[in-house]
Formats: sequence, structure tokens, C-alpha cells
Amino acid sequence: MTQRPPLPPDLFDELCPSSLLPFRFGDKWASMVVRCLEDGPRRYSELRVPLGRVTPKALTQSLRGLERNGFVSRTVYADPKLRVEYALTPLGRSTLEPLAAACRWATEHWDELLDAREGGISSIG
Amino acid sequence: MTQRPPLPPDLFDELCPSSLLPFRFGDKWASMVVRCLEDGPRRYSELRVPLGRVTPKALTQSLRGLERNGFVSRTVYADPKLRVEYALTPLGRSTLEPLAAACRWATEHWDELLDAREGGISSIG
DNA sequence: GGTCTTGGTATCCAGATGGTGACCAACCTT
DNA sequence: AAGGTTGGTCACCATCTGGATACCAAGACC
Repeated sequence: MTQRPPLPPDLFDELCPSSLLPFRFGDKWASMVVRCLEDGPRRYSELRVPLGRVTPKALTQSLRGLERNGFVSRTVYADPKLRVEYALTPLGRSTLEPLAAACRWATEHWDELLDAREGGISSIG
Repeated sequence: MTQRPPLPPDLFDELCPSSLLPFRFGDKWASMVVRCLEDGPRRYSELRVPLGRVTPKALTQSLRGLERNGFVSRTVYADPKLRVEYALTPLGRSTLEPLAAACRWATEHWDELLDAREGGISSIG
């Protein structure tokens, strides 16, 4: 079904800017989910791969939130066997631009961010 | 001391996009504080005005967080009488751009946001 | 018939977030 | 001397967030 390459398991490794980013989108996992859906619909089990430490509960919760707010659509196929696909709606897709702006900002100011915070990497407050 | 006009008390009224914005910066008040400092340093008591419902504890908390992460500087003057001024650092100032991008996005997609979320205005998920 | 995969749900719990209300010392004004 | 302003702090409490763990039903596979 999916001809696109699978999501790389290390997509959000420790060095990912989002770990230090003072900007947040939705709940903890929302921005990562959106980025995973960037180039097409993905299945629940596909999403679990790059999000390594996410628990099913947390992922479901995040997806439901995104769905409730119209950023993501959920489609169930029972064709040959059960398949659930999550995809960005046009509204969801429109968030990619400001999300990218935040990411650009983070990578540009990465060193300053690390220098500025007293006591090394802690919380994001 | 401050020749600039004072902050308008209605700066963040109910209709302010930030109430529906799925993007967040720091804690609840951080993005509003940053916007208040946009055109120059402000005193603690000045900041309390547009932030209507903020309690001193919450404001202090937010400012300390912004300070800890290098976005805001805190300067105490004891000249004639006590005065504490908060100002954006260059790093803090650099967040204005992505913050504005998020605001532009919100105003552009305002109607879609309202339509998309089921059950009217609730939480931000 | 037993097991695997898929797509979840139920329950519990710790810690973070955020609000309320009281209080406070230093300084200024009246 | 009394009261207001400034810039906070402290204790308490409710809620939200997010993680751990266990479990589960439907279909495919062996």
C-alpha cells in the first residue's frame, strides 16, 4: 500500500532541535506526528516507529487531539484486513510552514540557546 | 522614565488569537510577556496591566523562566527609588519573527480553526 | 487451535502547571 | 504616623500531562 519509504526510526533522536525548542504545538507529540505525516498518510503502527518512546495511549491521545481540532483525518479501511490511516487535512498541512519557521529559528540560534540557559540542558520553561 | 505609551489594558482581550492558537511558547504567559517587551523595557507593574488576570506569582514565574533561558534580562535600579526593568535580550528579540509567523498563520486560518474543532471553542489540544 | 499483528483501551500514578489568598519590607506621599 | 505603591514571596490546592503496565478483540498465519 505504502510505496513511500518507511519513517526512519531515528527521525527524532536526542539531538533533534525539538527537545530544546521553546515553541510547542499542541501536546508533546503533536508536532512530531505532523512532521511524520508530511509526505503522505501513515498507519498507526508506522507512526510508533520514529516516536520511539511514545506509549500507545499517548499516541492515541495526541492523534485524537489533532483530529478533534481538524489537523488530522482518521480513515479506517477494512479491505482485506484492518488498516487505519492518519493524514494531514489542508488545515494541518498549513501548519507546516510556521512549524518550519520555528525549526529554522531553533537551528539558527542553537548555540545561543545552549549558552544562554544556566545549568545546561534542563526543562524548557 | 518611560516615554513610550503605556501598554493598552486590552492588549490580550478574549478575541486575541493566542487564546485559540495551537502553538505555544514557553509557559502560559511567556509569549504575551515577550510581545509586551517588543518595543522596549517594561517594569513589573507595567506588565501586570495588559495581562489582566495574571497573578504576581504567575508573572514572576514566567519572567524567571524567560530569564533562565536567556530570553529576558532583569535589571534592578535603586536610583531614587526601587525600579525593576525587564527587557528582551537579542536572543529573546529573535523569537519575535517565528512568533509573528505563528500569529499570521492563526489570523489567516482563524475561520478554519473555528469550523474545524468540534463542539465550539474548548481547549487547545 | 495457538500465536502474531494491528489498533487500540483501562487503570494507576508522579510530577508539572497554574490558581487563590495571605503576607511582606522598603520606600514615598500625605 | 498612616497609608499607598513597588516587587515580590509563601503555603496550599486542583487540574492537567504524561508515563508505566496490563489487557483486549478481530483477523491473518502456521
